[in-house]
Amino acid sequence: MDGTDDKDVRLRESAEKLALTLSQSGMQKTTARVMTALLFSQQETMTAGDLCEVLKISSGAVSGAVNQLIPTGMIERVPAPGSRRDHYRFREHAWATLMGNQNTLLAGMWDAAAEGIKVAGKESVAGRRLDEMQDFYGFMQREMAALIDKWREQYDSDRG
Amino acid sequence: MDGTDDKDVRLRESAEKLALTLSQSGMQKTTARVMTALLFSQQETMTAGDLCEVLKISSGAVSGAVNQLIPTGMIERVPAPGSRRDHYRFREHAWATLMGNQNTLLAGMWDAAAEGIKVAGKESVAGRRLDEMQDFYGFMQREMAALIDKWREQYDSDRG
DNA sequence: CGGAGTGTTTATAGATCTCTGAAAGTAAGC
DNA sequence: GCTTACTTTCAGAGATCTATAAACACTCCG
Repeated sequence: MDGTDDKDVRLRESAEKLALTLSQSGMQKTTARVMTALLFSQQETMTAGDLCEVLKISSGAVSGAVNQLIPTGMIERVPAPGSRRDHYRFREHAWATLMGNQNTLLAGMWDAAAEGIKVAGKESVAGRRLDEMQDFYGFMQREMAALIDKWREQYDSDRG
Repeated sequence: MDGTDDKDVRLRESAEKLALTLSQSGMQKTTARVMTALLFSQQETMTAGDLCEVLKISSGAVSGAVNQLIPTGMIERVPAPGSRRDHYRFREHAWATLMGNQNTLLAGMWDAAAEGIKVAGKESVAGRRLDEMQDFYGFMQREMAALIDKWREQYDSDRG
């Protein structure tokens, strides 16, 4: 059965496709490629060397990408007894974490609006626009946090 | 009262600050600057010429940015009787529109997961990761749409 | 019609960002 | 404690993106 090789190739293609999408939405290209490589991998973990080989990039690039991904909570370094190499793995619930990080952005938007209102006042041309903006981002911040909690609960109760 | 000039300067600073944040989250720098200039402006609308002057950029750059912003629904071209120039304005409810556009991205994520599962099957190392991903983005897509509707209703009923 | 005032397009220049390759740093095992 | 295996850092090369400026196109008005 050579279906295995074929599957791996197709998984890699899917991974690259998603990486492209992500890089178009602001994520760095190599960072996105590393992330999707781990996501679509049939291995539980991958070493830096694996990533170099699969993605055809230098160890320096892998190091940079990994150190960008870890603080976001998307991947984690996993201890590998008996190996001197670092192993990396896509984190469970990473998506919820990622979405949760967006709250920082939402808060930033709220702050920006607040700052503008402080200068212009609510009863001005800019003030009215900023007031709607502040209202929206306040709302979103609250509701998004609730939404993520809801999913976590739901997912945990469905599958343990 | 020279407070007016001072306020304008401070509003411009806030605008630039937000533009920087947005450009760090993937938006093109000039596009972001044009958007925030319109958002923080004390004028109801601005012409391309106004934007050139305020942002110190060429008319070509303004043209490009504007044509990137309009399809997203963040700004609109507004007819200006008695003037040959195009006037632009930040759109009402633009934020909700922007957030709504994110649904395309969410759908793309769901699709990517589905594609991977089709290749790998759910009962595989990659499949289990992708299954959680699919679940998450399916959930988010549904709930986000509902959330935006909820805000629209709430905002409209509060202020007409 | 024709011209003036604007908006758009495009080739080029310039800036920015990111990868690479190599040297330096770190830690495990003998 | 030294050697070896690996990772990180960093200067420089290369690629990518983006703004500019000038040519072109459109539109309104006389």
